[in-house]
Amino acid sequence: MNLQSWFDTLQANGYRLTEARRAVVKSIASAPAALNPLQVYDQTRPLCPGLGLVTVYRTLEKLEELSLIQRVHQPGGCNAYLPSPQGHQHLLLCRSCGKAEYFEGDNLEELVNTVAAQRGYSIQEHWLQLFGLCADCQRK
Amino acid sequence: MNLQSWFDTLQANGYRLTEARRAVVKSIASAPAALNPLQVYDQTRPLCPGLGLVTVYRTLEKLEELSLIQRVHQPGGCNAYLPSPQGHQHLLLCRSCGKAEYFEGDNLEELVNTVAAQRGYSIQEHWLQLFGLCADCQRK
DNA sequence: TTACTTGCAAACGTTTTGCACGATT
DNA sequence: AATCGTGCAAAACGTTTGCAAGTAA
Repeated sequence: MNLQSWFDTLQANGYRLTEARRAVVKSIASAPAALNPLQVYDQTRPLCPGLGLVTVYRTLEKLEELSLIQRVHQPGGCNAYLPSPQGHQHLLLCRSCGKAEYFEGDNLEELVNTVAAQRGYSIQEHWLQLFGLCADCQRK
Repeated sequence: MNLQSWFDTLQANGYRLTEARRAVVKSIASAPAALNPLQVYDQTRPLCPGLGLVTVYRTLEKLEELSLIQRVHQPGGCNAYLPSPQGHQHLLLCRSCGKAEYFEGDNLEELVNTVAAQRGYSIQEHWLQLFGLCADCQRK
């Protein structure tokens, strides 16, 4: 997903393309790991001096509303964001460096159906996340 | 898991058994849905008048440290707690009434191995949660 | 030109901390 | 008797809101 499509989506939904928004989008889209608001702020200020933390919050809010980014849930906190997955993908997170990747290959249908039948639930959604060490961090 | 075993675990770890702790444990252990600190406070005060919210926070901290309770991650927030699962179980959550249940029957090994091999990760843990409607809420 | 966006300061709700008193062991 | 636990008040923290000035369309 390239930057331009993020900008297009923002504009298509009536949001203006400002320097601050371009810069925040660049930071998030290029980050290998999920970033919380303060980290976005710190990473973006070099690209956009004078940027305020409030603007980061408001931009994150809009990006999330447009499903361009997604909140990531981790034991250490749930206020970090990542670009949304393309289609049906799940998260693979490195516990050492924080690197985040998406993967496909979701064969959960049988499991979900079994649980639904046993418990009488109708399942609408599932969350699956894998935690471990990436190749780089295993070497160290 | 009965109340007594919670009390035993607390004492075995050097924590004293006070009225406040007993009452908080009772509230959480008997709740059908995950409770946040304020909800624990409101549900527990009838059992223990004079209880302070601070004590709730401090008790939750200890119960989590002893793995008696666990934080639940949901789109609406991640500050609610549930008794920890017995062994390897995953969460099934009703989006209407909030009811929380654990289920077993986790056949994720193949999927996890495939992803690990493809991406070069060593996987240490996985999170799986199902969201839907429980039988009661489907009828409404 | 109009409406949206920004940064600042202040407000807000949640969580944590310091402390003297009280309770458990 | 010694230590741990409690509630209160205050502080700290992350996030949200009001507003006047600035900017994109």
